[in-house]
Amino acid sequence: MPPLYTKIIKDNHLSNTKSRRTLFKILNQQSQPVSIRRIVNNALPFMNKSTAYRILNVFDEAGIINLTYAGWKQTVELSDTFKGHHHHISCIDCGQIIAFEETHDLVEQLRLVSLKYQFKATSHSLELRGICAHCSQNIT
Amino acid sequence: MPPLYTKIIKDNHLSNTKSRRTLFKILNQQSQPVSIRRIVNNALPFMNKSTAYRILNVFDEAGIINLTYAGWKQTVELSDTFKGHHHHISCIDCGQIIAFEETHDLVEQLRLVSLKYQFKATSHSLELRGICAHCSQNIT
DNA sequence: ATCCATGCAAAATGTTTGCAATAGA
DNA sequence: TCTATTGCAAACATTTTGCATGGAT
Repeated sequence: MPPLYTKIIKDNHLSNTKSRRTLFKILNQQSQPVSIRRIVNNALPFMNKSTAYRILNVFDEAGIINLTYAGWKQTVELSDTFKGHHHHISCIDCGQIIAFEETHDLVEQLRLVSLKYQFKATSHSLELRGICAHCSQNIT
Repeated sequence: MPPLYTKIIKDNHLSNTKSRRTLFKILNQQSQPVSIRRIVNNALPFMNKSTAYRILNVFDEAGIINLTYAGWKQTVELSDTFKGHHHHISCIDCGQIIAFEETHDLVEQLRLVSLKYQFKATSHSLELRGICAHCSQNIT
């Protein structure tokens, strides 16, 4: 288990249980954000359905996971703490989701927006949708 | 009914039914993105539950609505065609959602990201979360 | 008249809850 | 030991589907 995981569990006064470690591993295996359904299904052989949902809630409150979005679908992935701060580009053709890090200039633009509305921003998310390089070459 | 609505219905070879007009009006009354549940509940006195869901799907395919997101919650609103292109700032304290238009500079930064990944972007969404001006003044 | 859209009821899917049993600190 | 967590079953909520009826073009 990553030291960071153990630390967060401890800091939040949570039990370091087998089910939670298992669910964390499942989340950690994903190369892209995936649906809650998929996570729950993957967890099903190892724990009860309700346990999986409960752990997802606990992980959310502890900031271990983030909800992200790919078009219509709500997806989940490990939080910035584990994955680093990033955003997603999703291909509407092949469904692939690519992560990208924001540039300094982009952050600056977002800061200006917050400033304009006298808004203390604590987080933000950004998603680009379109056709990826691979799919635009293979016109079907 | 807005001429634009009638045109989209016609262009997509859809029937201009009472239920669809009613659901459009309900969507049009909302000052913020709202949950699907709320839309369905508002529609319930006027049509069947399954009709409401079916219309939401049809409206999505026809580009009449957009799904948006406010934190954990999936929400729906009329598309850019009706509301104009914009993004959302949501207050994690009072729950208010403020719409803002993107600046030229912000668009330019997004264009650079797409360019970097050789990605043909067709749409994008952006959400800022934090504390709104009003809530940061009224510290509870 | 023809076909699309709707209502209804039922199924399928997704999520939460109460309580007893169990495992972690 | 003591409390937090889990399993189980059942409730609850959300969404989809098949088919007969009704409405729109």
